[in-house]
Amino acid sequence: MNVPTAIKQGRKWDQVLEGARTIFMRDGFEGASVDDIVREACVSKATLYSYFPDKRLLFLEVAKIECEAQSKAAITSIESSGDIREGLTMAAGRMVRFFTSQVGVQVYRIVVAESQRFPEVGREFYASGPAVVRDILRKYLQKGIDDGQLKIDDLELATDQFPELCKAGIHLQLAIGLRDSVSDEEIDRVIAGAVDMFLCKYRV
Amino acid sequence: MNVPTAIKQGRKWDQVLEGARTIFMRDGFEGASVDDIVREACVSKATLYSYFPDKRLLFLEVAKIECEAQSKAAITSIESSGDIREGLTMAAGRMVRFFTSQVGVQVYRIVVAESQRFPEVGREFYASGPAVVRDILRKYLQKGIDDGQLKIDDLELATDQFPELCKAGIHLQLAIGLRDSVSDEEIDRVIAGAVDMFLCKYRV
DNA sequence: AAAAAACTGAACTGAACAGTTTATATTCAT
DNA sequence: ATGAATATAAACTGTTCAGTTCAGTTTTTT
Repeated sequence: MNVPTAIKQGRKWDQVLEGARTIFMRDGFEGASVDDIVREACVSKATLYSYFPDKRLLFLEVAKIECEAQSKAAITSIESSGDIREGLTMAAGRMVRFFTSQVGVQVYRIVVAESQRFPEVGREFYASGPAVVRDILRKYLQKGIDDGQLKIDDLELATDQFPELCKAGIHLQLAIGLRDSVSDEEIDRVIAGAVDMFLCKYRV
Repeated sequence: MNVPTAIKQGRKWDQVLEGARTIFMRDGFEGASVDDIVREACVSKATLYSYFPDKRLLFLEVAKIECEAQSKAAITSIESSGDIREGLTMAAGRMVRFFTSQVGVQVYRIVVAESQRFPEVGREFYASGPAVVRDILRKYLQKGIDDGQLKIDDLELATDQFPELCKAGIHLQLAIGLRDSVSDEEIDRVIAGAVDMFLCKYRV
């Protein structure tokens, strides 16, 4: 029995996903052709289609992996923090770094583009990404309330406000290709601004 | 000479745009076929192509018209307000009502989807929509500073923060099709939350 | 070494769709 | 009424691309 990969879906599973990731991130969903993907993955088209029933589900798998990796990272980062300001700053850092990254922008674009025609794309993305982060954040804020450090009347709203503040202008500009990168200084400025405003409102 | 439509680009110009609007809003950019558009517009394909060199520019025209209409409305609404709280609340109402509308969501989706392959789509959208609103808002905030009602150290950041706060959770969910509408109560709650938080931070 | 499973490459199918062309018809200003 | 501009239907072109098929090869398992 082979322990390392319990579900060994075949030798080239990872290779396919890696190639798909590269091409999807470079060209978007519609822009990526399956032929490009198999070429990049050094795999035959038949092999790809033996693993994934169609292009959309292949993309969904790629997006899910990215989101889950990101969410895991967010959990560990926020839990190892001292006071609220530091915790929020770290959480903000994680979020901003993700959605300003190549991969983050691209996943967002594709999900927005495709979720009308394929609603499950939107649902799966939300569940494995934003929803996870949202949960962590809400629990963290709840803890702050219990500790008496925060005073929040509408926790759900507050939980939605913080990530939004972290986007401040830059997210839209990246999403629509007005820029393709953001300087570290600008990121820090946005994060500091988000934390400041949030704590101004909700700190006891 | 015919005064009403100085540039009468042909009798069916408006008809084409109206049909295009309907189909683009229903199916997105890639999803909309030119054949569907001409059918909806009750116009021949040749006529459409005599007005617009290609599908992309047709869409761009539709999006521009939507954005400009929206921006005009935003200007008039904010300028006829009393104190800052009322002004911000009205501005927020305009913004939220637009990006929670069918058309608003759809334009956003298409622009996000297409701006990678066609950067001018992103640029034109931004210039005729978000940038206009942003300008109005910045000037309005500047006025508040001059009046001594507001104290803002980083005006650019503050100008970006406010619209972002108005999105609080709902914008993403609409964009990725997790919901397709938002109740008036929820909109009011988000707006009130945005104005509260903003003023908490920046009111003198 | 034999059997089974995974993989390959290349050709093929079928459908969608942007944009063109053509020959004809309608509208409108003068 | 006539000529120029505008519009039409329908067929056509050319391309792109997802997904299939298959005969043959390589790798893994037993």
